[in-house]
Amino acid sequence: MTDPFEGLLGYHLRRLSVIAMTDLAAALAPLNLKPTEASMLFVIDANPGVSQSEVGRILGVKRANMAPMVATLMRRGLIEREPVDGRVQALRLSGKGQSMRARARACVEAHEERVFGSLSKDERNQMIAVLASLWSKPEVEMEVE
Amino acid sequence: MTDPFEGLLGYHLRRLSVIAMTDLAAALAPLNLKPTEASMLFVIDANPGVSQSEVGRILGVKRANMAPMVATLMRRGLIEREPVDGRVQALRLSGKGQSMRARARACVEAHEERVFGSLSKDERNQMIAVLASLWSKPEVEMEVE
DNA sequence: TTCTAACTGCTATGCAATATAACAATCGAG
DNA sequence: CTCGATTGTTATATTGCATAGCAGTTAGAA
Repeated sequence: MTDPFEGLLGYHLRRLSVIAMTDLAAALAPLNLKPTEASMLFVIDANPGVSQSEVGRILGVKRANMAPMVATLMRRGLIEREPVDGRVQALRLSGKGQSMRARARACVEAHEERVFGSLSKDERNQMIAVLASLWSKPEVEMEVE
Repeated sequence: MTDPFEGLLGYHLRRLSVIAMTDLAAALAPLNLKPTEASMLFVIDANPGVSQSEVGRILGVKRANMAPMVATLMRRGLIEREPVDGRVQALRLSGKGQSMRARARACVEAHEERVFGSLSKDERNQMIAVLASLWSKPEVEMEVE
């Protein structure tokens, strides 16, 4: 039986992505964080004071879907908001959020090791370079709303 | 602003996968096929006589979700079923299904060119080898039900 | 300065992919 | 022959993501 997906890069990309996402979700479950929520902590940590719209733009999450997620992280005391002007509110990690971010980061790194551990550091970096160049190029642009 | 996803292979994998899936869905839309339906045509074409459970196992689609998809392809006259025994039914492409499969394949190849066109054939094959080795290894196995 | 277009945060809602649970009919290994 | 496993199926829940619209706010062009 011939493999009809032999030469199709997109197929293998998707299969691995699904497996990786499943593993990541399981890795973060003990922290009661979904992958997107963890990503939000990472982005806010790296860019203190960002607006939630901006976070959404970075992560490819629509404004409408950001609202309830931010509300959840607020409710859990992981992030704090400070009004910048009448619309924008600056997001920052709370102390609790900082330690949660660190724990999440550890989970993510363990996950990466689990899924991509058979690749050398060089291979991984090379892969990252290729993937990043493909998804961040403007030709295949995606609109976040 | 530092990129918190710099070294995370999984992140870039997912971002590209989402873009690729969006492009693929758009590419197949004119044929009124979803990506999974097109994949089913490919698998059935490559393995005439497979059962739908087997197709599901190959594609990572649960039995319960295969039923309505098979029904759709049957209704459209793209595939045919022949009872093998009291449970199993052998799936084959109809003539119409064959030509649809060919057209879908063309769409997929155009899509691949669009998304991965900036990579050389060698780079693509190398990527495929790496991705396939990662997702098909038993350590990170996934259960289809 | 005023007006308008654009932006922020938000709610409500819909859809499609996927997951769970259960069932009847059937098969096959022991 | 029997019992565990398998097939196809229905019904249903969950989840991620999309659309549409709104009120309040801002900023830039006229």
